Amino acid sequence: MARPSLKKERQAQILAAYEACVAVFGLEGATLERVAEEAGLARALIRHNVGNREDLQAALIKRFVEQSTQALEALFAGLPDAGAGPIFVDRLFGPGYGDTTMVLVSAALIGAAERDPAIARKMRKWVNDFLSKIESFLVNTYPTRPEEDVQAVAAGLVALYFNTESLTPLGKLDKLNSASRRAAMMLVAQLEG
Amino acid sequence: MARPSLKKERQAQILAAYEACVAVFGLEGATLERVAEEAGLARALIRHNVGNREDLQAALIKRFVEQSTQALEALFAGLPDAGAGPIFVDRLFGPGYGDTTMVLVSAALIGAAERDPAIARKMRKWVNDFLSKIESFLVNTYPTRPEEDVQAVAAGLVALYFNTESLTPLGKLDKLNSASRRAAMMLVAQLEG
DNA sequence: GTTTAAATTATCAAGTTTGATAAAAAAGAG
DNA sequence: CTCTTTTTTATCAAACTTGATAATTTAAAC
Repeated sequence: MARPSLKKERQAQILAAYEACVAVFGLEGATLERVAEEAGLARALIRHNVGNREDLQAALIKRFVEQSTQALEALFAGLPDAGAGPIFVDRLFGPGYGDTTMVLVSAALIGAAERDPAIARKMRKWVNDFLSKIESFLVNTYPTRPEEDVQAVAAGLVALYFNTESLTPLGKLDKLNSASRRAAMMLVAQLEG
Repeated sequence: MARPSLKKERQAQILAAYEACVAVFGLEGATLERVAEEAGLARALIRHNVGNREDLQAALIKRFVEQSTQALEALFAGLPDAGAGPIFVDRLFGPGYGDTTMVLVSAALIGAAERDPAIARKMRKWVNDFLSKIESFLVNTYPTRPEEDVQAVAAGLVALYFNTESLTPLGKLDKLNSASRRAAMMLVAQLEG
């Protein structure tokens, strides 16, 4: 009947720009002006397509949780039945996984948790889900190992991965990164033996 | 000759308030207004005693590096010659070490590194120093172990500690925290055996 | 070409943040 | 009490940020 709506595309475009701004300037520093410039749109279009600042933030969190959940699922796909541990570690620290923008966004959101209980709740759930998935993967892969050890290794993998990613903005930490990968392997080897 | 100066005390007071604001609102969200309110001073006094926003930021970084370096040194003090590894882990994950405010500040500064090369350089140095100190401690404690393993364990301890601290704003992650501590112990145990 | 719904642009007012300067008040020395 | 130095307060202008509304343009359907 009328002009076709670009709302869906615009929303994706705006959220991607918002994500990039949050990654660089933090949640407080990501002003609507900057988002508009990053997206190459007029600021009024942000309001038109997504809403005000609050709406933007809610959409970002939703998008972040969905995307990172999906990325983690993909990491488990097609793993062999036996000896999957080291392969998983390779994938986790490999070049394909780990979107720097996403990691910076997660850091910004975790920081925001300090002043926003709703964000704290959502991010805590996100961390726990991430941990649970790795934990049950390890339980399935190494069923004979004591649960305490499996939990410790899972926590170690999460910590090593999170830490590696969250320090990427500093750059030039190759030594730390390769050592982190080796530490992850050492932990998994504990379950193998 | 004249009225005694309160500059030193005021500077400490202002920097502490700035630190608290950066921890809660991030580097961009820590406005002079908020800092002034947190410090219980008029905004003009910030300018009078420390300077503008840029000066405040520089002073914060200096203070952060000094304090965290000092705190880490204290962690090594009075360790026994033999079997110091597990004791060190206990201290690292113990209640005494780890100032939540400081960890939030470090997260904010790492995020800021993305847009400020000078901050990136300082924080990279800080991470490398932190890692080096733990590494040489482990080398001294376990001199017969291959350096590759020692480096991996050092990276693992750093990652587990950083991760534990940086997730504290989310709260209620006791399970992850105790598992992280166990993972750190597992890594150190690798060097013991 | 007219109609219709949506996209886009233009513009406004209110509030916030910052940097800066001038004036006033306070505390010690002589 | 007076002088000197510092703290503290008061106030200003410029820039930025946000939320909102009205006007204009665009693209498809008929």
